Amino acid sequence: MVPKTPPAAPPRVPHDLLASTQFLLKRVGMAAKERALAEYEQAGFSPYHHAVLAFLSEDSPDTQGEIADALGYDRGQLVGLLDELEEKGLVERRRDPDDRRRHIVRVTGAGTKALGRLRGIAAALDDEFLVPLDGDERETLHGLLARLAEHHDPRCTLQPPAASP
Amino acid sequence: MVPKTPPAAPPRVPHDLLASTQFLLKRVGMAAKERALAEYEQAGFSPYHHAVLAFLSEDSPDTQGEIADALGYDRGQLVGLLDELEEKGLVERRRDPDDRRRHIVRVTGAGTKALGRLRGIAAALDDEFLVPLDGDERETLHGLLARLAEHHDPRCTLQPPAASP
DNA sequence: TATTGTTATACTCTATAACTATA
DNA sequence: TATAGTTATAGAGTATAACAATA
Repeated sequence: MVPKTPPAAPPRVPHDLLASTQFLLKRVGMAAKERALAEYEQAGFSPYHHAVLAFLSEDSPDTQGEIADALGYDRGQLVGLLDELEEKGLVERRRDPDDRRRHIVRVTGAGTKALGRLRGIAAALDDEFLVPLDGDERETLHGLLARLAEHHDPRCTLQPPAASP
Repeated sequence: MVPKTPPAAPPRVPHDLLASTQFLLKRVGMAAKERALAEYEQAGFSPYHHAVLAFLSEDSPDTQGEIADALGYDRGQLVGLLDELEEKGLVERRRDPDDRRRHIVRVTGAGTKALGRLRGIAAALDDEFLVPLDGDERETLHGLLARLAEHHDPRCTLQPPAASP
């Protein structure tokens, strides 16, 4: 069989699209997401579990509503995540005595330990994903992304304006 | 009712996560995607339509398989996209006389005109999404993302190594 | 009546796998 | 038999809305 295009010209994304930063953001963000899902899954977790544990380790104890709001998750979705974390003994749910509708969630010792492993996974993912960039470039990228994230989602602000009363 | 946290501390994403570049990439990429979907939809299109038209305007005519491979779309998914574009008279499908299994797809004049509008939407999206960054920063970000995209997906390479026979 | 957590439902997207017509 | 396009099916993921307990 004689192919019509001898070196079989590799299919390319049109540079019209490659010229668009938001197109690249979508593409690269998607690739990062897929890569992360696969890596967390090998450890029996998802990035969502990591997010919940990380949040609780900084602001624990908290109610489910606060966790969902902070991370931008649906409350129904969070229920399942907490079920899984609780089943592994990484978090605890208790009724709030002051408002018995609420559940107080808190990380356990095992949860803190698991968080350490998840941090390792995240660091390894960063390292692998950013391999074409040197140290300075990674910092630059991170800074620019942080500013975009903060602009499009106030919850991603690092230092909330310390309101002094 | 007296709230326990008087200024109602705003829910924040843990900085553990904000310190991870791939986390930011996922978040910002998602935000870009949602924003883009909404904007294209107002014009009666999706970013996928734009991608197909952009590819055809650079490499037309092509077969459906080539389009799908270049853009990374599933072939079944592409059928629907082409149906919609064809219905609007923006592309044409014809059987390839040399291989009657294949469909030759090509942009119409109306398709080229529509592509112009879609380019405008993409440019406006870029401008709006990157508003916290100045010109130099946007260029820097674009360059870094382009290198990541190219590394994780060879189809995103701008200049394919010109194979001289 | 409004809210918290929960459960159930529906809807979207995607991935898989038949199916046809050609080769 | 294998491939291009098409269609149909199933699965994951997400969003919506009903629900019970409490305020």
